Amino acid sequence: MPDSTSKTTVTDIPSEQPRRDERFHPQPIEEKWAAIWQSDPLLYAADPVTSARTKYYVLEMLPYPSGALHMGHVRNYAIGDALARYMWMRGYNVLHPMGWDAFGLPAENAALKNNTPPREWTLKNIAAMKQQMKRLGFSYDWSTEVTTCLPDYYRWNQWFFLKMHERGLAYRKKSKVNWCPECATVLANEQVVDGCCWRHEETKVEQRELEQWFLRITDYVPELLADLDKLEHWPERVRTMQRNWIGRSDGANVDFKLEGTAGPAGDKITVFTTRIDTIYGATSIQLAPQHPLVTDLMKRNPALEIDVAKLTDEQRKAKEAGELGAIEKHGVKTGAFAINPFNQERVPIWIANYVLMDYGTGAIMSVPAHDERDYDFAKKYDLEVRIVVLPRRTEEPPEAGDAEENILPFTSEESLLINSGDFNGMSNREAIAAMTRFAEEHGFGKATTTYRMKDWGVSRQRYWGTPIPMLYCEKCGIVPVPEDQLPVLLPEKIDITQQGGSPLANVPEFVNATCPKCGGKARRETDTMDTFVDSSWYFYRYTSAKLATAPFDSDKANYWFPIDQYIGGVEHAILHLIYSRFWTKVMRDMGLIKNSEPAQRLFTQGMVIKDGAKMSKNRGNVVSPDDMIAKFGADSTRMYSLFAAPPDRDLDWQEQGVEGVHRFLGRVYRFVVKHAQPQHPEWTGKVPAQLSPEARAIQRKLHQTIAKITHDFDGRWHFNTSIAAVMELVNELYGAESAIALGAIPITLLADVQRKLILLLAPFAPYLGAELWSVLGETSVLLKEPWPQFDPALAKEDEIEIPVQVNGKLRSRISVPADSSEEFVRNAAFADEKVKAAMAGKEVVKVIVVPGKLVNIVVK
RNA sequence: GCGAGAGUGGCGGAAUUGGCAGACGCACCAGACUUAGGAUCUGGCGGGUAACACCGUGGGGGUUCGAGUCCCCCCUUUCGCACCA
Repeated sequence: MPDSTSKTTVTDIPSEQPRRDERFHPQPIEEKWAAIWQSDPLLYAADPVTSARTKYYVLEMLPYPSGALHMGHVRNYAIGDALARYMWMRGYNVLHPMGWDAFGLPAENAALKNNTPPREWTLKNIAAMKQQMKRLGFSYDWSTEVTTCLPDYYRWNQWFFLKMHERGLAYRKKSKVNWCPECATVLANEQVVDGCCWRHEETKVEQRELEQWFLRITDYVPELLADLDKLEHWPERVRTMQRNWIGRSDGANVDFKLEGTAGPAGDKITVFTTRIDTIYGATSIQLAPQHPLVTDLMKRNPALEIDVAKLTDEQRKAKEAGELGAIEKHGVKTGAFAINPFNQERVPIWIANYVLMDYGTGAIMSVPAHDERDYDFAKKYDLEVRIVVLPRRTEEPPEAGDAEENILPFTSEESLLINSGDFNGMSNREAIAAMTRFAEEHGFGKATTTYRMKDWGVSRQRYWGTPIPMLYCEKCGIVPVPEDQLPVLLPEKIDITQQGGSPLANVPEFVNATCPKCGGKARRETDTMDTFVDSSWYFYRYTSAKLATAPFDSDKANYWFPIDQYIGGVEHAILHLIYSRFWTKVMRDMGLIKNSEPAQRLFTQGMVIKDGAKMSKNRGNVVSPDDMIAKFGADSTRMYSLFAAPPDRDLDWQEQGVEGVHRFLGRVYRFVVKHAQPQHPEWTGKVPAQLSPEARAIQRKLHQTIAKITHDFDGRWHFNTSIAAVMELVNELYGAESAIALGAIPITLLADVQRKLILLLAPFAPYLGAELWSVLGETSVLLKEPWPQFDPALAKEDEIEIPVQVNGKLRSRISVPADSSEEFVRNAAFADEKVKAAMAGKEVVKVIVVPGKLVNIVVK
């Protein structure tokens, strides 16, 4: 241990001060136990899959090795660790692993800054953070540690990539991509936030045209969406975010024939609409500026070119600014027409900057009367607004000349079609079904589902990532690296540059290769994989971390999966959690696993904030875990992060709060040190059935506390109230000091309550638990001790206080035996002097007796 | 604009099904122990009153014997989504 973490030690206290109380110094205690625990590498190892115990896989999201843990990590891991320890004590076979999401850009940036190779920098950070985790006492099985930047891990990324390529799930295409000039690389759509890079919130993302590798996540979109409904133990918030991200939209594609001669782009325009029922109100067609037909139209009408360039430019700028939603709508009339297949009407074709090529078909029918955007556009360019749907408030068609702005039903559920030929009189819903059927029958349309989600672009023009195992042969074209040549190793010696393009392209030894098909010259793919590939399946690797012949052993994975409890930040609600669901489904289809979803339960903890704001270096409100450990110890730091707020809410870090927890642990420590008498002949004896009232009170509180905490673990996870309950128990014990001094508490009970108190505390404060367990004369490993059972009979109150209300207002409290009859409680209430006074001279109308809760007397 | 949370003492937060509002902790106040206290122990601590009464869970209505909790309307706030056709 570094000296900096032990500001105070036992030896600081001069021994010639005998009057001084036994003080609580966590540092030496924690360091002692940390050393003991580290000497036993199997302490937290799970049983083999043949175990007779029920499996429980508890997992916290693995960190990026930035160099130091922050409080968010501590909170995340404190929750997982408490759960893991509890499940161990409940007798489960617990898998509780940890690893490192170790590829990524910061390593390259650090390399530029400090002239340290990314690998060295990363491994150094991992070592430092692992040390912090050990100091915090987290119960990880380090024998299953996974580090994604090491070849024994990333070779399986490559293997999966090849398998996906075989299955047609990995493909290469030229496309518009999001480019972060700061990162000098491509970003996935999921990594663009408000038009800016997720890593550089100030940097606008540019659009570039590049050849990229994609994973066909869209093949799995219907299942990814449908299975969200089965994830009932995931937060609704996360499921909603994923639903929005997937963005399912049910509608129809409808073909509008082009008037005149067809060009290379065909003789029709296919539009996607969710409101086919409004098609009789379509008064124009709007094309995205990039629509293939636009080229044909420009040939016919070269004057368009300037306008189209302008529209394209406006759209690109708006997209880069993240303000696509606020774009000033512009369009240009092409002079061409298309035919509405429902009524054979000639409809003018426009090109508009608010129509996007990458959604639907890149062409829409514009219905100004029933779509706000179309309406704005129509007003601007003076296009016809034709009402075809009315709210169903009357069977009558609208009078000609009705003020259109007032009655425009942009969306209306209970509605009536008008001006729509044979479909007049139908409701909205009926019309959508009938008109889609009509279009299908006549061959000009089809029911279609469109998704907002796109395929996952995984190419990155960076060095510190998994090399994509592909070759480009002059003769054979794209050739996958044969499986037996994996891993494609990342070269160690490399100049990192911030220039555009892949750094690997500058390493001839890497780039130049032989084609495995023809033996001729080939060039290696120099892009690396998005680091989200690494984290998409890492939790499977934990089940067989050292396996050299496969990504994991399917039998082991099938034993451990799905993860019983996954815990992490809500910031991963979309990226990581959707990619890893996709990966799981692909692996299932490959026959590697049986589960379709990675995690049974997901818990997203709240953020740790300080002074009402997120901790950040800029704000200067960062609290370092190391400082907290040095001041108050790991137990107090961890326990405070569980005590200060329910785990799903944001937590405002207050150092005085940590001090309070530290004070509490000191109280526990002093009590046990004072009252432990393991050498006493009756120490391990049975608690007598008959107890004095004082002893009975302690016993009752103990069993109530066990019940409360067990209940919290099995249910709501409100550890703040669990810890409060332990505090109450300890307060009760301090309150009994004089009774103990008088010998009114049997030594057997005193032993029992202390043992169970330590067991209850163990998931939250493992160091103090271990220390006091040995103070009590126990030699077993606390973690493997059974969780205390509560006896409802012992937890029951003998006498209870019942509030008595008169007309709903509290007037008195009566004390009655806990099992009193309703009659008895009622009579006791009426006999109470204060109640009598409140009722004086009034007539009793009604008496409500809630057994064990309260009495309410209604008088008049 | 749409969707999901949240709003309770000076502060963090309790109140699992409608049943004593404020558990537990922090801060503060007082006392004890002490050469000393920033240690420890004990007590107090929503407003109000001499004490009662009374008033108090963002605001306004409602249901109920009884509402922080259920229903309706509104305000504030956090987060997510947002020309997605």
